[in-house]
Formats: sequence, structure tokens, C-alpha cells
Amino acid sequence: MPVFALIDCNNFYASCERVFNPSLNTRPVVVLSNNDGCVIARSNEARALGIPMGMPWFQARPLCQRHNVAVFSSNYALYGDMSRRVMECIGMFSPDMEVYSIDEAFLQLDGFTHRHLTDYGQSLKKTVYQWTGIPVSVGIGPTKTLAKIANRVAKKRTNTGVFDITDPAAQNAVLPTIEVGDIWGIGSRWAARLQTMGIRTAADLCQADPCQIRQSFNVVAERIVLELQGSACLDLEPVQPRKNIMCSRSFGTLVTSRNDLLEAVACFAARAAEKLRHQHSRAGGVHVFLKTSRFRPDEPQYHGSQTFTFDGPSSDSRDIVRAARKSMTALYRPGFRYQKCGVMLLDIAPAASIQPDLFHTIDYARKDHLMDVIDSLNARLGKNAIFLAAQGTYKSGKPPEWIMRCDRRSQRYTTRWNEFLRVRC
DNA sequence: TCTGGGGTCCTAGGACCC
DNA sequence: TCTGGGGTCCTAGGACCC
Repeated sequence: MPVFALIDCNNFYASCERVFNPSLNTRPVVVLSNNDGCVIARSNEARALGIPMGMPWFQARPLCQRHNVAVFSSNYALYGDMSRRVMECIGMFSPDMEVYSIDEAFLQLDGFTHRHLTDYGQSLKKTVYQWTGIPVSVGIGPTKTLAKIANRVAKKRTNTGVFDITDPAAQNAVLPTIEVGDIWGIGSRWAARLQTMGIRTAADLCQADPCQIRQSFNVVAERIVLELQGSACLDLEPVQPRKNIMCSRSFGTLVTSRNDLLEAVACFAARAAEKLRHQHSRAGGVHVFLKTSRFRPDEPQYHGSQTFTFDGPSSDSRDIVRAARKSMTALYRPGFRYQKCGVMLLDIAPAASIQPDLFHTIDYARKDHLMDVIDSLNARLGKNAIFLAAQGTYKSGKPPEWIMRCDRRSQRYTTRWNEFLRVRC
């Protein structure tokens, strides 16, 4: 029988901030989304103050000021690098690992059952903390879904941060105490529908008839029932190249100017192209969208999108930026105050397997070489050491209006030479 | 004044094919 | 009066995740 462990970092973003700033250990900590829009991470103390996840910052602000909460803009350079370290450490505890998100990983521990699994979890937790400073919780179970539940229990109801739900007795004890909406894969819509069917807890869902759940919902829901019953339907997933690559941002302030939009969309397109090349793929097309703010119902609303298809697949920033600007030009209407735009790359395929058509004239070798040079310069000298002029050059000396706000970002301690932690003795 | 970003999978229905 | 059967592919929309 398989054994899965789910390792989940506790309040990951808040914990990252604390690693480099121990004075935060005694203060509630909150991290804001991109553009300082809303709360996306909270330390336990901030949770206890009743600051809900997703609360807009302008609403959370008075509460935070009253309670001396430390508030940070998102610092993805830091979180991404800390995540890499944590994952590297977790990976030493089993050859079979799936990095599930920036702060979670599954391990398969089938071969480890001769050890005491809880002890093994303890030593993992201790090692990650010692090597990275990040606290984690470990849930162990016979399926991924049960391991998720075990992790929840580990985090909320144990002092040790490790919980093993492999034993059926443990399952019988825990499942009735888990609300159906807290099960992995059951969102708010399904939870509401299940409630009306009289299914309120994980134990209720576990006892439901999988076929009937499939008929009422779909195969995904059926799998959740089976997983709760202990038959593993979900394996560890190998890392797959992305099928879609998106880059979008809300603007720092609402934008009216066509030139600003062209500059913004060029930046997003260039960033998306970098991600595309990083996974050695090419895209068949570019999708651009542009919209006004749904939170301003009093203002005229505009939602537009446009798809551009390449003659042959491309990963060349110049092609992708050109296509994005062309689409933006077609989308733009004067007289609106725009809140957000974005670029999505479509029909992504591995660069190596591109089938050129009989009359193709694209010199891939030459284009790839240029992009390699750009990417390696930026890797060596820092982000945007070299970029396309269409991305804008800050001629006026101050950043353009569309640049997102991040007034409260901490130092990028681990990825910038000039932002190292300084300690005064 | 101020409300994130980036993904995945499944299903139903329509177009189209032989 | 009477109008097949079986398949694939694509898209939009809806659900979910962190």
C-alpha cells in the first residue's frame, strides 16, 4: 500500500520574512498580494486578530495599524529562493517527490514503512527548520487526500507538527471532525451542494456512494471519495512543462494612455517569453486582454481580448512583443480608465519537436542564439540588464503609472548582492 | 484613493468527417 | 409518411488549486 507525506510550510510568506528579521517573531505579520491589493498571507498572530485571507488592504489597514502588525509587499524573489532551499532539503528524505506548489511538496514513503513514520516526519521537520529557518508541518496518509487532511491536523491540533493518519482508527477519529469544504478538491460551490445533500463532514463524504457522486458531480469528485476511503487514485505527478503561460498585472493606478498600455503589454509579453524559453518551448500564438475595474461600476466598463496566431511557432521576444502590441493597438479604446492587462501564450510545444512547414523561412538557429545571449546576460547581470526598447526606458526618471505598487517590500536578501542582510556588531 | 496572479482538469455542445 | 451511426476535434464555461 502506498504511503504519502504532505509537507506544507507554515504561513510560508510570513515565515520567509521572519527568517531575515527575527524582531518579527513577536509581532503579527501580514503579506500583501501584488500591487499591495489584498492580504494573501498571515502569521498565526495576524490570523488571531481576525484579519481574513483576501481582505483588501485598505480595509485591513486600520486593524493592522491598531495592532502594530508588520505589513509587507510580496517579495517573490525571496519566497521563490527560500522555496527552492526548502524543497532541496525535503528532497533528501525520499527519492519520490512532487513539488506541488511554492510551499508544499508530496513525498512517497512506500519503502520507509519499516521506520516509524512519525519519527521520520519529525526528523524531516527538524532538518528543514535547521537548514532554512522555515517551519513546516507533515501529514502522512495512504492517499494524497488523506495526507492533506493529516497535514491539517498536524498544523492545527498537534504540538509536534507531524500527524500520521495511516491507521484506520485514526481516520475514523479524524474524518468526522473535518468539514466537507476543508477537503482538498472541494471548493465552496461543491461544499454548498454537498451540504444540501446532507453531506457535511469528510466522514459523510467517505461513506457516500462514489458512483452517485460521479453522477451528481464528475470523476474528480468521485476520486475524492475513493481517496478518502483509502484507495489511492492520485499519484505523484512528474514536473510537466506548462501548457499555458500567462503574465498579467493590475496597474499601480488606473491607466488611460495608449502608450502606457503598449509599454505595459510589451513588458508582460517579454516576461512571458522568458518563461517560455526557460521551459524550452515555443508558442503558436499570443492572447492579449485588457479591462477596466469591476470595482468601479459607476465608470464605463470595457473588457476586450484578442488572439494573434504566428505563421510558425516562436519563442522570440521580438515576435511575441510585436504580436502583443499589435493586439493591444486593436483593443485600445479611448475614454476608459483601464485597471489591468495581460498576455497569455497559447499552443505551447517543446522547441525541439517543432515541425516546420515545407516553405518555412524561419531561421530558428539565429533567433535562438540571440535569445540565448539576452537570457544569459540577464541571468548574469540582473533582470532587465538588457531589454527591448518597447518595454519602456523610464525616460522621465520616475517609474510609469502602470508599474505595480510594492511600497513595503523587504530586501531580496538571497538574490541581490546589494540587498544582503547587514548585521551591526 | 485602495480589491492578486497563475495555473489545471472536466464537461457539454457544436462543427465536421466518413 | 419517411431523414443513420459513430467518431474526433475544438471551444467556452465552470469547477478546482495555491
